[in-house]
Amino acid sequence: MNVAGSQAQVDRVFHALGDPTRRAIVEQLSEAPRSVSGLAGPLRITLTAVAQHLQILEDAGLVRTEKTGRVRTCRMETAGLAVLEQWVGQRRTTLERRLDRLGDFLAEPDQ
Amino acid sequence: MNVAGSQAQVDRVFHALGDPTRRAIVEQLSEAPRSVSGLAGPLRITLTAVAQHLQILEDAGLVRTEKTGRVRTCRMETAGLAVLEQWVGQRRTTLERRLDRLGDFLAEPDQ
DNA sequence: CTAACACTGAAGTCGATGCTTCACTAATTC
DNA sequence: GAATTAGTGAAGCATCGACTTCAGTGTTAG
Repeated sequence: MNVAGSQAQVDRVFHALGDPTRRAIVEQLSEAPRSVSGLAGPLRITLTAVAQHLQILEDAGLVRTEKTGRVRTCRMETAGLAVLEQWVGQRRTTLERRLDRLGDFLAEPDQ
Repeated sequence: MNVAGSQAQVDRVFHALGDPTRRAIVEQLSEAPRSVSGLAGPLRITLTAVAQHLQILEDAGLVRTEKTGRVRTCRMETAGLAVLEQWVGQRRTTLERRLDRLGDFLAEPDQ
């Protein structure tokens, strides 16, 4: 995927997880798959609200859903988590590389 | 720290990184420390806006700032990243534990 | 001493967004 | 086949949040 595309993907993942209700949904689904109403119950919000959150989570690659009969089953998807891990990893390595160079500089005997 | 406290910390970190401008600031600072105006330039927003973002990033433990004379120098802070990594790690392990149990179940010779 | 600089604080604007209600469709159950 | 169940779609509302302007404060340079 190109830079712009993965950038947009990072945007979607962070935006999706920026909301505490959506994080709660992800936390639920990492424990077990659930139906839309199964998610709505503990969250104390309407089915409609949950469905709206699910759309955003699905676009971000954090959740996968499948409708069978009248029930939509929602499962965790690892792609979104991978995006998150990669972003954090990049920040960490950039930072460490810089601190290493600083270490080299301070270790210089002269100049 | 208690559960409620770390929960609030997770909230702050995800909220902070949910905004693309704040992620851009973190990306800048992982490369090198910068002043407030040094950050504002490339972002094409006012100093005031940057200062507001910095407050949020600092509360989330993603950035550390220090004012010397009239210049505020902003640096990366790893505590926020650690919170993020821990959250992702927990989701991954919960998920894997579940899939392992499912594997055991499917491997059952009977019942 | 004055001018430019780097930033701060208060206050307001305006679009984004999380949630609701209401009306509806489709699948089950009795 | 009537009633219940599970979810969808459109529309509206109210709050939040990112950004700006403007009016300052303290700091450094000429």
